[in-house]
Amino acid sequence: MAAPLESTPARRAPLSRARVLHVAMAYADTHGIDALSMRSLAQELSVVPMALYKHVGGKEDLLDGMIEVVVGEIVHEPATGAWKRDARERILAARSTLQRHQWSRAVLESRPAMTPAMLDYLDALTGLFIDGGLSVDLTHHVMHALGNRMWGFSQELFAATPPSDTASFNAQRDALPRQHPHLAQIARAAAHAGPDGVLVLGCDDAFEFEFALDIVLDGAEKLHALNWTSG
Amino acid sequence: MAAPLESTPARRAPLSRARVLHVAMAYADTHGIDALSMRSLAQELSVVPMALYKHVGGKEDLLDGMIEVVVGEIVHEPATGAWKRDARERILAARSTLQRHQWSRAVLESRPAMTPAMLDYLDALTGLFIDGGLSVDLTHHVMHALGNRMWGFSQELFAATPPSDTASFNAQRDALPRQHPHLAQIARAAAHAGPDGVLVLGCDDAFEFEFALDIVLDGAEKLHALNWTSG
DNA sequence: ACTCTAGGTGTACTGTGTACACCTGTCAAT
DNA sequence: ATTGACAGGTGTACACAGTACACCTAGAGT
Repeated sequence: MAAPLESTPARRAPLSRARVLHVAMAYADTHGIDALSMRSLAQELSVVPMALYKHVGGKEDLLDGMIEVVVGEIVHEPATGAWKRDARERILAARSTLQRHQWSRAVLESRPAMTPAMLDYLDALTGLFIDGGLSVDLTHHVMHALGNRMWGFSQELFAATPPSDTASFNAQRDALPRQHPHLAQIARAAAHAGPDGVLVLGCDDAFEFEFALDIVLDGAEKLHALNWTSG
Repeated sequence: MAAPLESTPARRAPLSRARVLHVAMAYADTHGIDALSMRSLAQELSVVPMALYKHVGGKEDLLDGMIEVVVGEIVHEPATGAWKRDARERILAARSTLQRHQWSRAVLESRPAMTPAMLDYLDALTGLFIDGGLSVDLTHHVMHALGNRMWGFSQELFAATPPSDTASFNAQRDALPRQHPHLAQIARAAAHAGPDGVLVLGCDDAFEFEFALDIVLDGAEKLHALNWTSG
Protein backbone atom coordinates (compact mmCIF):
# COMPACT_ATOMS: atom_id res chain seq x y z
CA MET A 1 0.00 0.00 0.00
CA ALA A 2 1.60 3.19 -1.12
CA ALA A 3 -0.41 5.72 0.83
CA PRO A 4 -1.81 4.29 4.03
CA LEU A 5 -2.39 7.75 5.36
CA GLU A 6 -4.99 8.43 2.72
CA SER A 7 -6.44 4.97 2.49
CA THR A 8 -9.92 6.18 3.45
CA PRO A 9 -10.71 8.49 0.55
CA ALA A 10 -13.02 10.97 2.26
CA ARG A 11 -10.86 11.78 5.21
CA ARG A 12 -12.30 14.51 7.39
CA ALA A 13 -10.35 17.64 7.97
CA PRO A 14 -9.22 17.45 11.58
CA LEU A 15 -11.13 19.45 14.15
CA SER A 16 -9.63 22.42 15.90
CA ARG A 17 -11.00 25.23 17.99
CA ALA A 18 -10.65 27.61 15.08
CA ARG A 19 -12.46 25.30 12.69
CA VAL A 20 -15.25 24.65 15.17
CA LEU A 21 -15.74 28.37 15.70
CA HIS A 22 -15.77 29.23 12.04
CA VAL A 23 -18.17 26.49 11.07
CA ALA A 24 -20.39 27.53 13.96
CA MET A 25 -20.37 31.11 12.72
CA ALA A 26 -21.19 30.10 9.17
CA TYR A 27 -23.99 27.91 10.44
CA ALA A 28 -25.41 30.71 12.59
CA ASP A 29 -25.12 33.09 9.67
CA THR A 30 -27.26 30.93 7.43
CA HIS A 31 -29.56 29.07 9.82
CA GLY A 32 -29.89 31.55 12.65
CA ILE A 33 -28.46 31.41 16.14
CA ASP A 34 -31.41 29.45 17.51
CA ALA A 35 -30.69 26.59 15.15
CA LEU A 36 -27.14 26.35 16.40
CA SER A 37 -26.94 23.55 18.92
CA MET A 38 -24.06 21.33 19.88
CA ARG A 39 -25.77 18.56 17.95
CA SER A 40 -26.46 20.51 14.78
CA LEU A 41 -22.94 21.88 14.80
CA ALA A 42 -21.50 18.41 15.32
CA GLN A 43 -23.50 17.11 12.40
CA GLU A 44 -22.28 20.00 10.29
CA LEU A 45 -18.77 18.85 11.09
CA SER A 46 -19.61 15.18 10.50
CA VAL A 47 -18.68 14.42 14.03
CA VAL A 48 -20.34 13.21 17.17
CA PRO A 49 -21.56 15.96 19.55
CA MET A 50 -19.16 15.13 22.33
CA ALA A 51 -16.19 15.54 20.02
CA LEU A 52 -16.71 19.29 20.18
CA TYR A 53 -15.96 19.31 23.88
CA LYS A 54 -12.36 18.46 23.15
CA HIS A 55 -11.97 21.85 21.48
CA VAL A 56 -14.51 24.02 23.22
CA GLY A 57 -15.38 24.22 26.87
CA GLY A 58 -19.09 24.02 26.27
CA LYS A 59 -21.84 25.99 24.66
CA GLU A 60 -21.03 29.18 26.57
CA ASP A 61 -17.40 28.96 25.58
CA LEU A 62 -18.44 28.32 21.99
CA LEU A 63 -20.54 31.49 21.96
CA ASP A 64 -17.77 33.46 23.64
CA GLY A 65 -15.34 32.23 21.05
CA MET A 66 -17.66 33.19 18.22
CA ILE A 67 -18.05 36.78 19.36
CA GLU A 68 -14.34 36.88 19.98
CA VAL A 69 -13.80 36.09 16.31
CA VAL A 70 -16.39 38.65 15.23
CA VAL A 71 -14.88 41.41 17.31
CA GLY A 72 -11.50 40.45 15.97
CA GLU A 73 -12.83 40.96 12.46
CA ILE A 74 -13.44 44.66 13.05
CA VAL A 75 -11.05 46.55 10.82
CA HIS A 76 -9.06 49.32 12.44
CA GLU A 77 -8.34 52.15 10.09
CA PRO A 78 -5.22 53.99 11.18
CA ALA A 79 -5.95 57.07 13.22
CA THR A 80 -5.70 60.36 11.36
CA GLY A 81 -5.51 62.53 14.45
CA ALA A 82 -9.01 63.93 14.15
CA TRP A 83 -10.48 62.11 17.13
CA LYS A 84 -14.11 62.67 16.31
CA ARG A 85 -13.83 61.47 12.75
CA ASP A 86 -11.63 58.57 13.75
CA ALA A 87 -13.98 57.42 16.47
CA ARG A 88 -16.94 57.73 14.17
CA GLU A 89 -15.25 55.66 11.53
CA ARG A 90 -14.18 52.97 13.92
CA ILE A 91 -17.61 52.63 15.47
CA LEU A 92 -19.26 52.39 12.08
CA ALA A 93 -16.71 49.76 11.11
CA ALA A 94 -17.66 47.81 14.22
CA ARG A 95 -21.30 48.15 13.39
CA SER A 96 -20.88 46.90 9.85
CA THR A 97 -18.93 43.92 11.09
CA LEU A 98 -21.58 43.01 13.64
CA GLN A 99 -24.16 43.52 10.93
CA ARG A 100 -22.56 40.82 8.81
CA HIS A 101 -23.34 38.37 11.61
CA GLN A 102 -26.90 39.08 12.64
CA TRP A 103 -26.70 36.80 15.64
CA SER A 104 -23.79 38.68 17.18
CA ARG A 105 -25.87 41.44 18.72
CA ALA A 106 -28.08 39.07 20.65
CA VAL A 107 -25.13 36.95 21.73
CA LEU A 108 -23.15 39.99 22.78
CA GLU A 109 -26.00 41.31 24.85
CA SER A 110 -26.42 38.01 26.61
CA ARG A 111 -23.02 37.93 28.27
CA PRO A 112 -20.38 40.15 29.90
CA ALA A 113 -17.93 39.30 27.12
CA MET A 114 -14.80 40.97 28.34
CA THR A 115 -12.66 38.96 25.98
CA PRO A 116 -9.20 39.98 24.77
CA ALA A 117 -10.41 41.17 21.36
CA MET A 118 -13.12 43.16 23.08
CA LEU A 119 -10.62 44.78 25.38
CA ASP A 120 -8.40 45.58 22.43
CA TYR A 121 -11.26 47.25 20.63
CA LEU A 122 -12.35 49.20 23.68
CA ASP A 123 -8.85 50.28 24.51
CA ALA A 124 -8.20 51.46 20.97
CA LEU A 125 -11.43 53.44 20.92
CA THR A 126 -10.72 54.91 24.32
CA GLY A 127 -7.28 55.84 23.10
CA LEU A 128 -8.73 57.89 20.28
CA PHE A 129 -10.53 60.11 22.76
CA ILE A 130 -7.72 60.44 25.26
CA ASP A 131 -5.09 61.00 22.62
CA GLY A 132 -7.44 63.50 21.04
CA GLY A 133 -7.20 65.55 24.18
CA LEU A 134 -10.40 64.64 26.00
CA SER A 135 -9.97 64.28 29.73
CA VAL A 136 -9.93 60.78 31.13
CA ASP A 137 -13.05 61.66 33.06
CA LEU A 138 -14.99 62.80 30.03
CA THR A 139 -13.69 59.89 27.99
CA HIS A 140 -14.89 57.52 30.66
CA HIS A 141 -18.44 58.79 30.52
CA VAL A 142 -18.50 59.07 26.76
CA MET A 143 -17.48 55.45 26.51
CA HIS A 144 -20.39 54.60 28.77
CA ALA A 145 -22.72 56.75 26.73
CA LEU A 146 -21.64 55.01 23.57
CA GLY A 147 -21.72 51.62 25.13
CA ASN A 148 -24.70 51.83 27.38
CA ARG A 149 -27.17 49.61 25.62
CA MET A 150 -25.53 50.45 22.32
CA TRP A 151 -23.15 47.54 22.40
CA GLY A 152 -24.22 46.05 25.63
CA PHE A 153 -20.77 45.92 27.04
CA SER A 154 -20.20 48.89 29.19
CA GLN A 155 -22.13 48.71 32.38
CA GLU A 156 -20.22 45.73 33.68
CA LEU A 157 -16.83 46.77 32.42
CA PHE A 158 -15.11 46.47 35.76
CA ALA A 159 -18.01 45.21 37.76
CA ALA A 160 -18.54 42.11 39.78
CA THR A 161 -15.61 39.99 38.85
CA PRO A 162 -16.45 37.29 41.34
CA PRO A 163 -13.79 37.21 44.05
CA SER A 164 -13.65 33.44 43.61
CA ASP A 165 -10.36 33.66 41.81
CA THR A 166 -8.51 36.50 43.45
CA ALA A 167 -5.14 35.48 42.07
CA SER A 168 -6.09 35.63 38.41
CA PHE A 169 -8.10 38.76 39.11
CA ASN A 170 -5.02 40.46 40.46
CA ALA A 171 -2.96 39.13 37.59
CA GLN A 172 -5.41 40.54 35.10
CA ARG A 173 -5.55 43.87 36.86
CA ASP A 174 -1.78 44.12 36.97
CA ALA A 175 -1.53 43.24 33.27
CA LEU A 176 -4.08 45.87 32.33
CA PRO A 177 -1.80 48.90 32.23
CA ARG A 178 0.57 47.16 29.85
CA GLN A 179 -1.95 45.67 27.48
CA HIS A 180 -4.70 48.26 27.68
CA PRO A 181 -3.20 51.47 28.95
CA HIS A 182 -6.21 53.63 28.18
CA LEU A 183 -8.65 51.38 29.94
CA ALA A 184 -6.29 51.33 32.85
CA GLN A 185 -6.37 55.12 32.98
CA ILE A 186 -10.13 55.06 33.22
CA ALA A 187 -10.04 52.34 35.82
CA ARG A 188 -7.67 54.38 37.93
CA ALA A 189 -9.85 57.45 37.63
CA ALA A 190 -13.01 55.58 38.51
CA ALA A 191 -11.53 53.76 41.47
CA HIS A 192 -12.68 54.83 44.85
CA ALA A 193 -12.37 53.48 48.35
CA GLY A 194 -15.12 51.14 49.41
CA PRO A 195 -16.67 50.97 52.88
CA ASP A 196 -13.93 48.66 54.12
CA GLY A 197 -11.15 50.78 52.72
CA VAL A 198 -10.48 48.40 49.87
CA LEU A 199 -10.19 49.97 46.47
CA VAL A 200 -13.33 49.33 44.49
CA LEU A 201 -13.57 49.72 40.75
CA GLY A 202 -17.09 50.68 40.05
CA CYS A 203 -19.09 52.96 37.85
CA ASP A 204 -22.19 54.71 39.00
CA ASP A 205 -24.72 53.12 36.72
CA ALA A 206 -27.37 55.73 37.38
CA PHE A 207 -24.96 58.55 36.69
CA GLU A 208 -23.85 57.05 33.40
CA PHE A 209 -27.43 56.53 32.34
CA GLU A 210 -28.38 60.13 33.02
CA PHE A 211 -25.22 61.35 31.35
CA ALA A 212 -26.13 59.58 28.12
CA LEU A 213 -29.76 60.59 28.43
CA ASP A 214 -28.91 64.25 28.86
CA ILE A 215 -26.58 64.21 25.91
CA VAL A 216 -29.38 62.97 23.70
CA LEU A 217 -31.95 65.37 25.13
CA ASP A 218 -29.58 68.33 24.89
CA GLY A 219 -28.79 67.30 21.34
CA ALA A 220 -32.48 67.17 20.55
CA GLU A 221 -32.98 70.60 22.02
CA LYS A 222 -30.15 72.03 19.97
CA LEU A 223 -31.37 70.48 16.73
CA HIS A 224 -34.84 71.74 17.49
CA ALA A 225 -33.57 75.28 17.96
CA LEU A 226 -31.80 75.01 14.62
CA ASN A 227 -34.94 73.82 12.87
CA TRP A 228 -33.03 70.73 11.92
CA THR A 229 -34.56 68.36 9.42
CA SER A 230 -33.44 65.01 8.11
CA GLY A 231 -34.50 65.74 4.55
CA MET B 1 -72.28 20.93 56.00
CA ALA B 2 -72.33 24.63 56.37
CA ALA B 3 -69.58 25.56 54.00
CA PRO B 4 -69.09 22.97 51.31
CA LEU B 5 -67.17 25.44 49.22
CA GLU B 6 -64.38 25.43 51.76
CA SER B 7 -64.54 21.78 52.72
CA THR B 8 -60.94 21.11 51.68
CA PRO B 9 -59.06 23.36 54.07
CA ALA B 10 -56.03 24.19 51.96
CA ARG B 11 -57.88 25.09 48.80
CA ARG B 12 -55.65 26.57 46.15
CA ALA B 13 -56.36 30.01 44.89
CA PRO B 14 -57.62 29.52 41.35
CA LEU B 15 -55.24 30.15 38.52
CA SER B 16 -55.64 33.04 36.16
CA ARG B 17 -53.46 34.71 33.61
CA ALA B 18 -52.83 37.59 35.98
CA ARG B 19 -51.87 35.29 38.85
CA VAL B 20 -49.59 33.24 36.64
CA LEU B 21 -47.84 36.37 35.41
CA HIS B 22 -47.38 37.86 38.84
CA VAL B 23 -46.04 34.69 40.40
CA ALA B 24 -43.72 34.27 37.44
CA MET B 25 -42.43 37.80 37.96
CA ALA B 26 -41.89 37.28 41.66
CA TYR B 27 -40.09 34.03 40.93
CA ALA B 28 -37.86 35.67 38.34
CA ASP B 29 -37.18 38.52 40.73
CA THR B 30 -35.86 36.23 43.42
CA HIS B 31 -34.45 33.24 41.51
CA GLY B 32 -33.38 34.86 38.26
CA ILE B 33 -34.87 34.54 34.83
CA ASP B 34 -32.85 31.44 33.99
CA ALA B 35 -34.45 29.54 36.83
CA LEU B 36 -37.91 30.33 35.52
CA SER B 37 -39.17 27.35 33.59
CA MET B 38 -42.68 26.15 32.96
CA ARG B 39 -41.99 23.40 35.42
CA SER B 40 -40.55 25.54 38.20
CA LEU B 41 -43.36 28.03 37.80
CA ALA B 42 -45.96 25.28 37.92
CA GLN B 43 -44.42 23.94 41.10
CA GLU B 44 -44.47 27.43 42.59
CA LEU B 45 -48.20 27.48 41.89
CA SER B 46 -48.67 23.92 43.22
CA VAL B 47 -49.95 22.87 39.89
CA VAL B 48 -48.93 20.57 37.08
CA PRO B 49 -46.92 22.19 34.27
CA MET B 50 -49.54 21.74 31.60
CA ALA B 51 -52.09 23.63 33.68
CA LEU B 52 -50.28 26.85 32.80
CA TYR B 53 -51.10 26.39 29.14
CA LYS B 54 -54.75 27.04 29.90
CA HIS B 55 -53.85 30.60 30.87
CA VAL B 56 -50.77 31.34 28.84
CA GLY B 57 -50.02 30.49 25.25
CA GLY B 58 -46.60 29.12 26.01
CA LYS B 59 -43.27 30.27 27.30
CA GLU B 60 -42.98 33.09 24.77
CA ASP B 61 -46.42 34.37 25.67
CA LEU B 62 -45.53 34.12 29.34
CA LEU B 63 -42.47 36.28 28.83
CA ASP B 64 -44.42 38.74 26.70
CA GLY B 65 -47.03 38.97 29.41
CA MET B 66 -44.42 39.59 32.07
CA ILE B 67 -42.84 42.51 30.27
CA GLU B 68 -46.31 43.80 29.52
CA VAL B 69 -46.94 43.97 33.24
CA VAL B 70 -43.59 45.61 33.90
CA VAL B 71 -44.10 48.27 31.28
CA GLY B 72 -47.57 48.85 32.66
CA GLU B 73 -46.01 49.52 36.05
CA ILE B 74 -44.16 52.58 34.78
CA VAL B 75 -45.65 55.59 36.51
CA HIS B 76 -46.60 58.51 34.31
CA GLU B 77 -46.19 61.80 36.05
CA PRO B 78 -48.51 64.38 34.53
CA ALA B 79 -46.81 66.57 31.95
CA THR B 80 -45.80 70.02 33.14
CA GLY B 81 -45.32 71.47 29.69
CA ALA B 82 -41.54 71.57 29.83
CA TRP B 83 -40.92 68.79 27.32
CA LYS B 84 -37.31 68.19 28.13
CA ARG B 85 -37.87 67.89 31.84
CA ASP B 86 -40.98 65.81 31.35
CA ALA B 87 -39.28 63.39 28.98
CA ARG B 88 -36.31 63.08 31.28
CA GLU B 89 -38.55 62.31 34.21
CA ARG B 90 -40.57 59.75 32.34
CA ILE B 91 -37.55 57.93 31.02
CA LEU B 92 -35.97 57.78 34.44
CA ALA B 93 -39.24 56.46 35.81
CA ALA B 94 -39.15 53.74 33.18
CA ARG B 95 -35.59 52.93 34.06
CA SER B 96 -36.30 52.61 37.75
CA THR B 97 -39.22 50.32 37.03
CA LEU B 98 -37.15 48.06 34.81
CA GLN B 99 -34.47 48.16 37.46
CA ARG B 100 -36.83 46.65 39.99
CA HIS B 101 -37.05 43.61 37.75
CA GLN B 102 -33.51 42.80 36.73
CA TRP B 103 -34.60 40.19 34.21
CA SER B 104 -36.73 42.63 32.25
CA ARG B 105 -33.86 44.14 30.29
CA ALA B 106 -32.71 40.80 28.90
CA VAL B 107 -36.25 39.69 28.17
CA LEU B 108 -37.07 42.97 26.48
CA GLU B 109 -34.01 42.77 24.29
CA SER B 110 -34.84 39.26 23.22
CA ARG B 111 -38.11 40.07 21.51
CA PRO B 112 -39.85 42.72 19.37
CA ALA B 113 -42.36 43.33 22.17
CA MET B 114 -44.74 45.75 20.55
CA THR B 115 -47.38 45.14 23.18
CA PRO B 116 -50.21 47.52 24.05
CA ALA B 117 -48.53 48.85 27.20
CA MET B 118 -45.36 49.37 25.23
CA LEU B 119 -47.22 51.31 22.57
CA ASP B 120 -48.90 53.37 25.24
CA TYR B 121 -45.58 54.25 26.79
CA LEU B 122 -43.98 55.07 23.45
CA ASP B 123 -46.90 57.13 22.31
CA ALA B 124 -46.95 59.11 25.53
CA LEU B 125 -43.24 59.81 25.31
CA THR B 126 -43.52 60.74 21.66
CA GLY B 127 -46.35 63.05 22.56
CA LEU B 128 -44.16 64.95 24.97
CA PHE B 129 -41.79 65.88 22.17
CA ILE B 130 -44.40 66.67 19.56
CA ASP B 131 -46.56 68.63 21.95
CA GLY B 132 -43.42 70.39 23.09
CA GLY B 133 -43.04 71.74 19.61
CA LEU B 134 -40.42 69.42 18.11
CA SER B 135 -41.10 68.52 14.51
CA VAL B 136 -42.43 65.06 13.82
CA ASP B 137 -39.28 64.39 11.87
CA LEU B 138 -36.95 65.33 14.68
CA THR B 139 -39.11 63.52 17.20
CA HIS B 140 -38.92 60.40 15.10
CA HIS B 141 -35.15 60.32 15.10
CA VAL B 142 -34.87 61.31 18.73
CA MET B 143 -37.09 58.39 19.64
CA HIS B 144 -34.76 56.15 17.72
CA ALA B 145 -31.73 57.68 19.37
CA LEU B 146 -33.24 57.09 22.76
CA GLY B 147 -34.42 53.64 21.89
CA ASN B 148 -31.62 52.34 19.78
CA ARG B 149 -30.05 49.79 22.05
CA MET B 150 -31.19 51.76 25.06
CA TRP B 151 -34.45 49.89 25.40
CA GLY B 152 -34.06 47.53 22.56
CA PHE B 153 -37.38 48.34 21.06
CA SER B 154 -36.93 50.84 18.36
CA GLN B 155 -35.33 49.36 15.33
CA GLU B 156 -38.22 47.10 14.56
CA LEU B 157 -40.95 49.50 15.51
CA PHE B 158 -42.85 49.22 12.26
CA ALA B 159 -40.68 46.66 10.57
CA ALA B 160 -41.35 43.25 9.20
CA THR B 161 -44.82 42.50 10.41
CA PRO B 162 -45.04 39.28 8.49
CA PRO B 163 -47.68 39.60 5.77
CA SER B 164 -49.13 36.30 6.94
CA ASP B 165 -52.06 38.03 8.56
CA THR B 166 -52.85 40.98 6.34
CA ALA B 167 -56.30 41.50 7.78
CA SER B 168 -55.23 42.01 11.39
CA PHE B 169 -52.26 44.01 10.17
CA ASN B 170 -54.56 46.43 8.42
CA ALA B 171 -56.85 46.50 11.41
CA GLN B 172 -53.97 47.38 13.69
CA ARG B 173 -52.73 50.03 11.32
CA ASP B 174 -56.15 51.59 11.05
CA ALA B 175 -56.57 51.60 14.81
CA LEU B 176 -53.23 53.28 15.35
CA PRO B 177 -54.29 56.89 14.78
CA ARG B 178 -57.03 56.58 17.37
CA GLN B 179 -55.09 54.77 20.05
CA HIS B 180 -51.63 56.13 19.46
CA PRO B 181 -51.94 59.36 17.56
CA HIS B 182 -48.33 60.41 17.98
CA LEU B 183 -46.90 57.16 16.78
CA ALA B 184 -49.24 57.37 13.84
CA GLN B 185 -47.83 60.77 12.99
CA ILE B 186 -44.34 59.35 12.89
CA ALA B 187 -45.48 56.39 10.87
CA ARG B 188 -47.05 58.68 8.32
CA ALA B 189 -43.92 60.79 8.10
CA ALA B 190 -41.66 57.77 7.71
CA ALA B 191 -43.80 56.04 5.13
CA HIS B 192 -42.45 55.95 1.63
CA ALA B 193 -43.33 54.12 -1.54
CA GLY B 194 -41.62 50.79 -2.00
CA PRO B 195 -40.34 49.43 -5.29
CA ASP B 196 -43.75 48.03 -6.19
CA GLY B 197 -45.57 51.22 -5.36
CA VAL B 198 -46.96 49.85 -2.12
CA LEU B 199 -46.56 52.07 0.88
CA VAL B 200 -43.79 50.76 3.09
CA LEU B 201 -43.30 51.75 6.68
CA GLY B 202 -39.63 51.54 7.31
CA CYS B 203 -36.88 53.34 9.09
CA ASP B 204 -33.40 53.59 7.72
CA ASP B 205 -31.52 51.70 10.36
CA ALA B 206 -28.15 53.00 9.29
CA PHE B 207 -29.36 56.57 9.35
CA GLU B 208 -30.82 56.22 12.82
CA PHE B 209 -27.62 54.70 14.08
CA GLU B 210 -25.49 57.53 12.74
CA PHE B 211 -27.95 60.08 14.04
CA ALA B 212 -27.60 58.77 17.57
CA LEU B 213 -23.87 58.35 17.20
CA ASP B 214 -23.37 61.90 16.05
CA ILE B 215 -25.45 63.28 18.86
CA VAL B 216 -23.19 61.57 21.36
CA LEU B 217 -19.99 62.58 19.59
CA ASP B 218 -21.16 66.17 19.18
CA GLY B 219 -22.12 66.20 22.82
CA ALA B 220 -18.70 64.92 23.75
CA GLU B 221 -17.06 67.60 21.66
CA LYS B 222 -19.13 70.30 23.28
CA LEU B 223 -18.42 69.09 26.80
CA HIS B 224 -14.76 68.86 25.94
CA ALA B 225 -14.74 72.45 24.73
CA LEU B 226 -16.36 73.49 28.00
CA ASN B 227 -13.77 71.64 30.06
CA TRP B 228 -16.63 69.69 31.53
CA THR B 229 -15.95 67.45 34.49
CA SER B 230 -18.15 65.05 36.39
CA GLY B 231 -16.82 66.06 39.80
C1' DA C 1 -81.15 15.20 35.31
C1' DC C 2 -78.12 16.20 31.39
C1' DT C 3 -74.94 18.08 28.92
C1' DC C 4 -71.35 21.56 28.08
C1' DT C 5 -67.26 23.39 29.11
C1' DA C 6 -63.43 25.69 31.64
C1' DG C 7 -59.69 24.23 33.86
C1' DG C 8 -56.50 20.95 36.12
C1' DT C 9 -54.04 16.13 35.31
C1' DG C 10 -50.93 12.44 33.38
C1' DT C 11 -48.28 10.57 30.05
C1' DA C 12 -45.16 10.91 26.54
C1' DC C 13 -42.27 12.85 22.82
C1' DT C 14 -38.59 15.63 20.98
C1' DG C 15 -34.68 18.39 21.70
C1' DT C 16 -31.13 20.40 24.65
C1' DG C 17 -26.38 20.46 27.14
C1' DT C 18 -23.00 17.50 28.89
C1' DA C 19 -20.81 13.82 32.29
C1' DC C 20 -18.31 9.61 31.88
C1' DA C 21 -16.32 5.54 30.14
C1' DC C 22 -14.38 3.93 26.21
C1' DC C 23 -11.76 3.24 22.00
C1' DT C 24 -7.92 4.30 18.61
C1' DG C 25 -4.27 6.14 16.05
C1' DT C 26 0.18 8.72 16.64
C1' DC C 27 4.47 9.49 18.52
C1' DA C 28 8.48 9.39 22.02
C1' DA C 29 11.20 6.87 24.82
C1' DT C 30 12.82 2.64 25.97
C1' DA D 1 10.39 -3.39 17.79
C1' DT D 2 7.67 -2.72 22.24
C1' DT D 3 5.70 0.01 25.24
C1' DG D 4 2.91 3.36 26.96
C1' DA D 5 1.14 7.97 27.24
C1' DC D 6 -2.00 10.85 25.34
C1' DA D 7 -4.73 13.75 22.11
C1' DG D 8 -8.87 13.32 20.01
C1' DG D 9 -13.12 11.03 18.31
C1' DT D 10 -17.15 7.67 19.96
C1' DG D 11 -21.29 5.81 22.51
C1' DT D 12 -24.28 5.66 26.00
C1' DA D 13 -26.91 7.86 29.34
C1' DC D 14 -29.00 11.46 32.24
C1' DA D 15 -31.49 15.52 33.69
C1' DC D 16 -33.85 19.15 32.13
C1' DA D 17 -36.49 21.95 28.77
C1' DG D 18 -41.15 22.98 26.14
C1' DT D 19 -45.38 21.20 24.88
C1' DA D 20 -48.91 17.99 22.15
C1' DC D 21 -52.69 15.11 23.31
C1' DA D 22 -55.98 12.49 25.75
C1' DC D 23 -58.20 12.44 29.88
C1' DC D 24 -60.77 13.57 34.12
C1' DT D 25 -63.79 16.50 36.92
C1' DA D 26 -66.53 20.02 39.10
C1' DG D 27 -69.77 23.46 38.44
C1' DA D 28 -73.23 26.19 35.51
C1' DG D 29 -77.15 26.46 32.30
C1' DT D 30 -80.66 24.31 30.31
